[in-house]
Amino acid sequence: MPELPEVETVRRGLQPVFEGARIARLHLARPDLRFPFPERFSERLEGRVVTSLSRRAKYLLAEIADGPILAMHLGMSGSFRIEANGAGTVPGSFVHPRSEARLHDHVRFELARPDGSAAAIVFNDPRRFGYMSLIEPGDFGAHPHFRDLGIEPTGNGLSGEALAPLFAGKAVPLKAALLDQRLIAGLGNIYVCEALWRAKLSPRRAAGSLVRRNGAPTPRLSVLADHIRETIADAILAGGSTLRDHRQATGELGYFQHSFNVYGREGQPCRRAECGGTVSRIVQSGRSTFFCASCQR
DNA sequence: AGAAGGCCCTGACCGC
DNA sequence: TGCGGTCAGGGCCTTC
Repeated sequence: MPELPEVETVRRGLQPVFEGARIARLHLARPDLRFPFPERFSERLEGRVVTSLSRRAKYLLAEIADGPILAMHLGMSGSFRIEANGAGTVPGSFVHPRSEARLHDHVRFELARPDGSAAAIVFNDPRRFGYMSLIEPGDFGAHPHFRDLGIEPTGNGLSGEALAPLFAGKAVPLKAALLDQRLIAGLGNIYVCEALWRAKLSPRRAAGSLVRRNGAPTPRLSVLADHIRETIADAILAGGSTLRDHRQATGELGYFQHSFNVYGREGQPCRRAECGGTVSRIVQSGRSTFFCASCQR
């Protein structure tokens, strides 16, 4: 599921269950996901209280009172589900009843909530591209996963002025530049394709072509920045995209996939009324790019 | 230094 | 129905 809007949607689903809860018990079904779990992972978290659940790029960050930050990445196929006994004990209308472990359940957080109720948060990840790590708060900025991350594509930080120095002189295709987490953090394949379509920009164009020789952003770069922010904001409002049968932590489905203009639409007509072009699929740095060669220049 | 490609892993889907 | 090939939302590591 996991580009920024999906991770943000997961965060919003988990936040009311995680925040304020004590991790009564933490069960690992295996010693590793993509990477081994940190040393004494369960021991360092059990008995501690989660004070907040935030997000940076595609990472979920659980802050632990007097403890480390728990960083969680969903990889390609990671998902969380919330289990609770009894209706009304946990917010969210699609909370699962307690059940037997399912295939590919790897981590189970047993939580004691402030109101005295119990709940569990289960991490399931068939492909095991996800991972979890523990970071001491003072080390966060220097941590390899976070120190090189670029601009968050939410809020006003993403602008033509901010992108110009990052794109200046770069011959890499726009598609690759937008996927580079060191420049903009949180975009993935789907939303890059969608934002480029909205901005009428070709994914093959050199990133540096949107920067003036004096280093100033061209108008088109500013338009692109606007469209990236809007695409991400629209997707978050829609609860992210649900491909195949992925669901939010609360069990609800995202529905931004119904708003795709190019992603997965190879061979179909361009959605821009006046265009008349056809969506094509090419491969860039090993991944599919969907775009309309007629109106994206 | 920066960029391209391989690779980690499972599951779904397609064509034969 | 079964089998092999292909592809998938990410990002680290190696190679060039």
